[in-house]
Amino acid sequence: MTEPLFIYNTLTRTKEKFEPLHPPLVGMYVCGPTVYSDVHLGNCRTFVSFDLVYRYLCFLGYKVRYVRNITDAGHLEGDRDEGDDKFAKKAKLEQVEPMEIVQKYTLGFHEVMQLLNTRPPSIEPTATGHICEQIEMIKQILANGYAYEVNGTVYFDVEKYNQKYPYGLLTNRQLEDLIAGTRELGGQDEKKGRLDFALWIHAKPEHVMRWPSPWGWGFPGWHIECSAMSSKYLGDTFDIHGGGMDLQATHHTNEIAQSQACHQKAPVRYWMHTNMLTVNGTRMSKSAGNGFLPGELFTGAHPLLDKAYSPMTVRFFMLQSHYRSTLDFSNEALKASEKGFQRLMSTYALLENLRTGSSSSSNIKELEEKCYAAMNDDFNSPILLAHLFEGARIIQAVHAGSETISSEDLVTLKKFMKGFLFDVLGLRSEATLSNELMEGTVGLVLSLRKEAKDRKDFAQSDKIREELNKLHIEIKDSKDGTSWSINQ
RNA sequence: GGUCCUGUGGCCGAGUGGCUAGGCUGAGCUCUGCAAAAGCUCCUACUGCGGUUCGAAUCCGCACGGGACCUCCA
Repeated sequence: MTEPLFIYNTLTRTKEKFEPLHPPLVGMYVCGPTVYSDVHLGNCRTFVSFDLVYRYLCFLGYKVRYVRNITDAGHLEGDRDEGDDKFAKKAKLEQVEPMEIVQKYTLGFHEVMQLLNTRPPSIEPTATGHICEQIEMIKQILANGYAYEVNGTVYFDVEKYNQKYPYGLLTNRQLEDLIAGTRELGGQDEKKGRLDFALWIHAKPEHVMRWPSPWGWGFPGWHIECSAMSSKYLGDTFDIHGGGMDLQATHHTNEIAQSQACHQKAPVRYWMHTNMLTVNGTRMSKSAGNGFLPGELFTGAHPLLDKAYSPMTVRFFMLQSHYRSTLDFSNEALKASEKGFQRLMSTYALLENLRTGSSSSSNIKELEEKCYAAMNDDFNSPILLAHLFEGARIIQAVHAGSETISSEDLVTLKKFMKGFLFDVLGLRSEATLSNELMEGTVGLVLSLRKEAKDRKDFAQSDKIREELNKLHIEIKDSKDGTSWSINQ
């Protein structure tokens, strides 16, 4: 840990020096997916961003407990505490049990996360697995006087809460402004205040996913799970809470209110929010129907896609923008990422067989420091990548003989290139077919080609190269001989 | 309407007031039997108008454009 790490905190709207409550331990909670449908690329961006955060904290030596939940109950269609349960609706549509929906999309989510090479969280708790904890928490909030029950449904009393704590803290908004933005309560409403939200919801007879509670059969509201599970695994106050920006105004605002009302402490020290992935400048979202499924991207099966893009290309594409900026999705941008990523990987492969000299023509130590500085500045991965490309330039130059590197610097270069590319950015080479059999076979073919070249039979040597190219095996002739790589 | 964010070269995308971000694309050159790869060079931008300043893409104001949230969404 050379320099201090700075994190942009949504609470204060500034970059703050990161100081964990109990170093070297760090507690981090990230809002995970609601598993009632496939994750789309926008969802993935958030999880890749927090994977970067998790990886870098670990890289710095922190012992991180990373909790990311799976929402598998209690999420209604609207946030007015009425309407259909998302899982029940989907289950009806697919004619299966709600828990089959949960299982199906949880597995799909994990598969995508693996392809994108995100590290699994330390704990991945589900809402249905923590009903007791949620009920206990609601009881405490009731006991503290910040909630009330109506016909088996328990509501959070926002106005009462606001008398003691600032409710609109996270979005810097006043309660009056918030109320002005909501509709009038009708005669059939059970809630007292327009902003009140449900902690526990009375289950109608046809509702399958239901649990007994002090207020009768029902199910938890959407927001309470995160409060209950984060405090259970990370404590009443913990270091980092993350999620997409779209959760900031409602979900996270309510989370803070619930936790504060229950424990009488601010739950989170650093709030982090990732920005949206956009398509043609508009947010990618499920309801807008402009979402890309990761699978469509990896196979190219989508009308807006020119071709398939590999998972690492997609990850690299995401890392090329800062997590707090919007990132616009386009074929051109993805193609650029594909090329850049492949160049970085093929250049990295040269690192193993680099000749060393008595001195270095570039300042390797300084470059390493710049990499740390980039990440310490609120996880600025695009800047880090710019520095890694500088590293790639040096590797190529040394390889070509126009620059030199000392053996000591080569060790440093290897160490941080590997560390940042693979451990921090979580990239991995996708040319995995180079096993022993391939080495031998391609080697044999190339030796035949060399014989043809030696007798100036270029028709033959070009034909071999052409055929290998068709198999995506790329040939590079140089003074030292011929090398090959798999070009996907 | 309310609360905010944002406007950078062909495309994507960083930028802490002064010194070329970076990637991709395009053009030229070097290397080379030809390719490919790599290297070098070039195309050097900051929505507009004011203001602060010795100096602004960077700070302030106004205008215009784009977006997000205030209804479910990472």
